[in-house]
Amino acid sequence: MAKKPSIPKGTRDFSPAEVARRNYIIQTIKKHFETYGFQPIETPSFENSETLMGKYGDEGDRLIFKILNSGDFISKVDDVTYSSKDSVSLTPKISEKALRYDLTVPFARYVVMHQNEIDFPFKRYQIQPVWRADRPQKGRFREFYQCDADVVGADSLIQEVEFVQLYDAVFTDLGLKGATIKINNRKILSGIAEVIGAKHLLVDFTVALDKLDKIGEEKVKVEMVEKGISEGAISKAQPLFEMKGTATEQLEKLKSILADSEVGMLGVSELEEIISTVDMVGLQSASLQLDVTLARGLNYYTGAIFEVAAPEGVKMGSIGGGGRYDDLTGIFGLKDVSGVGISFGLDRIYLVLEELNLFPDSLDTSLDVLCLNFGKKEGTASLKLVSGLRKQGLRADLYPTDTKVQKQFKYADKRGVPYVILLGDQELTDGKFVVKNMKTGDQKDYSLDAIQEFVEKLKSEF
RNA sequence: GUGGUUGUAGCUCAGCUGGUUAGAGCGCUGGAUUGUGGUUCCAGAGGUCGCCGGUUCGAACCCGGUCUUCCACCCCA
Repeated sequence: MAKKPSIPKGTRDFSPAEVARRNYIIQTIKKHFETYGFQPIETPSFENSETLMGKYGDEGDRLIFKILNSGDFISKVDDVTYSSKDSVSLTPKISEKALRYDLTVPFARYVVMHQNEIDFPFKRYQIQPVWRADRPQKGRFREFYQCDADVVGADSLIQEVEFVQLYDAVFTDLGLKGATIKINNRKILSGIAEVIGAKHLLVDFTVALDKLDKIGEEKVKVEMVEKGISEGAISKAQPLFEMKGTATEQLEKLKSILADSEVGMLGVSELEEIISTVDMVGLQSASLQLDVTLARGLNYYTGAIFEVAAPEGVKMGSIGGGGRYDDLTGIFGLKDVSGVGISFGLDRIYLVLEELNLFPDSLDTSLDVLCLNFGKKEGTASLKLVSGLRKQGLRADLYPTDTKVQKQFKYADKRGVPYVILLGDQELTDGKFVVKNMKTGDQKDYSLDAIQEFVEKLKSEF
């Protein structure tokens, strides 16, 4: 007997009910992507390793799933490399392809490869799985979906504003009230690093600062010192630890800190414009919040940075993120193409909606009508009736065998079918069929010659 | 990648300091109910206790390894 089958760590199977819920989220996101003028593209699930490697930092490289070469790949490795047992030098010799780690880098590759066919500004969206060789936790998988929307070839800040609106539109539509869209600007972080004289340690500085909410001021400072940032520099950055109040107040504070930094002041004015414009257009259910500690690990961001936190009380990592990257395509040889984009974390949004019980009940219904089967003659008549209902766009099915009516009813009940049709010998001779409402238990006759009457009634109840 | 945690029936979990045929609830199957589900009653099926190895007269329980789950780091959606 074969061993019990299993699936790899961090992967999942999805049942019909789960797929229905996932599709509901995807459809909602897709709908809003399209109303904002984005067009879909798809890219391969695996890319050449060199396309991905080095784009996400050392940590990212470690988390990229590598694909072994085909054929007798070991024999092609030279003896020196082989016997060195060094993974870093051996890996490129035995693996030339890797699974996609996110959708942004493949998109940048796409833009460069298709630059002559693309009409800029190019607004694309992409909903596909990505893979990370991470250690799984709750809301953290090795295979998960990202839903990305990006614009390239337009450096207007209106894009940033639109992305904030887009986040708001999607979360409002999903019934997820109180999502917080946190915003910051990489230029502000650069400016701060410049002002405190720790420019070369920008990444370490921001990574440490990012943890302020989680580990507190003292520990952040300890980490900064460990990374080689001087005490003097840290004390100059002190106002950052005391950023409170409204966005306007925080911006004023930043202006005084960053007065001597050109890049920093640019960041402040960009943020100011985005925030005031969002203020004017207004948001439905989400809130926009300036958060100077927001860093985001990905190194390619150069301007605005976004991150979306689930409503208060839900313990979940960020459910979306994004930002502006002025030179992502530069690494593939296409200069001066500015891009901005955001991403929705489908799997985490799912968990949040589930926790808050926000999935519509209608998703549980996968069949509108089930016709019971009473035998050969009745079955044939039923099939005709069911076909008629299907042509009207109803999800209708005929129970395939004429087993006990009780059993057929139980099946209907478990499938959550709202209406059951009975078309037996008696009904057939009378030229009618009986419809039972499974919720109320009421039964009603309809003429077989006028199924339209039944269809109308059903549709009016949806 | 580091440290910890978890795994017993389809599901949620009991199972004493190691002791004989491993339990419950829910679910499932059949019947009460030969054209009426969701309630009720009765009966029944279902487990090499994650896997491999070790200690022991004896292991679900102890030890080692491995896989999985979840958690804290790292990082991130």
